[in-house]
Amino acid sequence: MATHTSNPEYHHGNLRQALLDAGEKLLESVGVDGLTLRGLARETGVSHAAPYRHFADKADLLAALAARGFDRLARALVATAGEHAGDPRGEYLASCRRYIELGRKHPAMYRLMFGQPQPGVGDQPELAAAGQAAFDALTAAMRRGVAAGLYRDASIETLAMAVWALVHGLTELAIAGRLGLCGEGDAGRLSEDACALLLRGIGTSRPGA
Amino acid sequence: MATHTSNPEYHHGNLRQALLDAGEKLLESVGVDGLTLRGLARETGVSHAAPYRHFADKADLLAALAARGFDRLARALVATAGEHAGDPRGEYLASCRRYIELGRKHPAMYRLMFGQPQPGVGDQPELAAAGQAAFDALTAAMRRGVAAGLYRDASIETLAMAVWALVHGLTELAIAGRLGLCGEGDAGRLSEDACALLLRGIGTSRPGA
DNA sequence: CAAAAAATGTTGACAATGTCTACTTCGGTC
DNA sequence: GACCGAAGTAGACATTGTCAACATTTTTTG
Repeated sequence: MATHTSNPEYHHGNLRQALLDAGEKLLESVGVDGLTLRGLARETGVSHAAPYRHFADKADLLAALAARGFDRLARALVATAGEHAGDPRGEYLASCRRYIELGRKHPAMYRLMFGQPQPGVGDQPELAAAGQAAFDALTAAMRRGVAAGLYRDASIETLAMAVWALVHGLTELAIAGRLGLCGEGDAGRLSEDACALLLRGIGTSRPGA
Repeated sequence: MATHTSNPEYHHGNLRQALLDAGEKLLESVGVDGLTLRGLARETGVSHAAPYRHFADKADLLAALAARGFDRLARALVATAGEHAGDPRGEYLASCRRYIELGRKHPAMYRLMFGQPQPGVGDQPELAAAGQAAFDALTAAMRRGVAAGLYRDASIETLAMAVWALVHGLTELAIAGRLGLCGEGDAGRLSEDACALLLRGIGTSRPGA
């Protein structure tokens, strides 16, 4: 009833974005398990059912968050490529570093991104597109490397997947805290070395490293 | 009260194991999110609070499940090593294949294993031990390979982590359904090729492949 | 061998959460 | 100025993790 009459803030204006913003924040502070729809609503100052006007259910909101994550990842890769134009080897190493850093800085988000159930048919077009964009940035980089003679002339898909898998694995292991299992492990250095080893495997044999 | 007097099945006998067994089954059928303590109790035919006599809380039970997973993984690696004694290259390829297969066959379990919060000080000694055993199996394999001249003489930790990261990444991507992003992708073949590429990177350059 | 104690299971409660339905209020259109 | 859909609210419900109190079984021990 007259809980509040003519409240100028009855309608939030842009609740959807606000929820996603708060979601990212909560993600990092309390993890995926601590991320609750009601908590999100509280954080945003709306009632507990308000999110349902913008998201079908919790999974839908999580998918939207994951899409944001992929978007950031794709942007970071494209930016890195721009910073190393004409230097595919430098681009490779910088991209690997940046990818892993991004994952380690936002572990909950990173896990969320790859924990999403594969978007079905018409489900989550945003998420599918963002994920595809990130993958496209990677394949484009590989294509440039092949053109420049840095990588051996293998299937682009194979090259891209090998790189992605290694970097993804390093990121996940780092997040899981398993990169330091080996006595004294500087996780950063281990990652660099592993990436260099793979480069040796996928590269043309010329530049003896 | 006299709900039941002198019930021969009042005490289950080995509820802990039964809960873990049911847990593994439920994991595969309904996923981690669908795995509920109460559901587990129902499945096992005990009351909803019975599990608390054997596990401190849900996280504790999940950790015990994860420990089982690592145990299986370690066993599989050791077995594979035994089947390829004296053939480090064959062992490498077979181990990679087996690792990935195991993860793909039990995706929820695999995710659970690496989703565990890093065991703190005295927490979850079982889990820590099982995880360490799996990693030890891997480093032992790498050590054999170095001794046999298959791998270049680099730090064992670096070699092991590179391999583990690649295989882990391939497994995770396969589980996430992202190994098929490339038009027509036989995920199995992609994995094999990626492992071969890394082998080329970590190997001594002699056997031109 | 009986009695005390420890282990194991049960019932009942509580707060929190995801989600649904019905109601209210706001912003804009005939 | 009345109307309509979008956006937000309140209230309810089933499910879940977890705790406390009680019951029963097994084990230890005097």
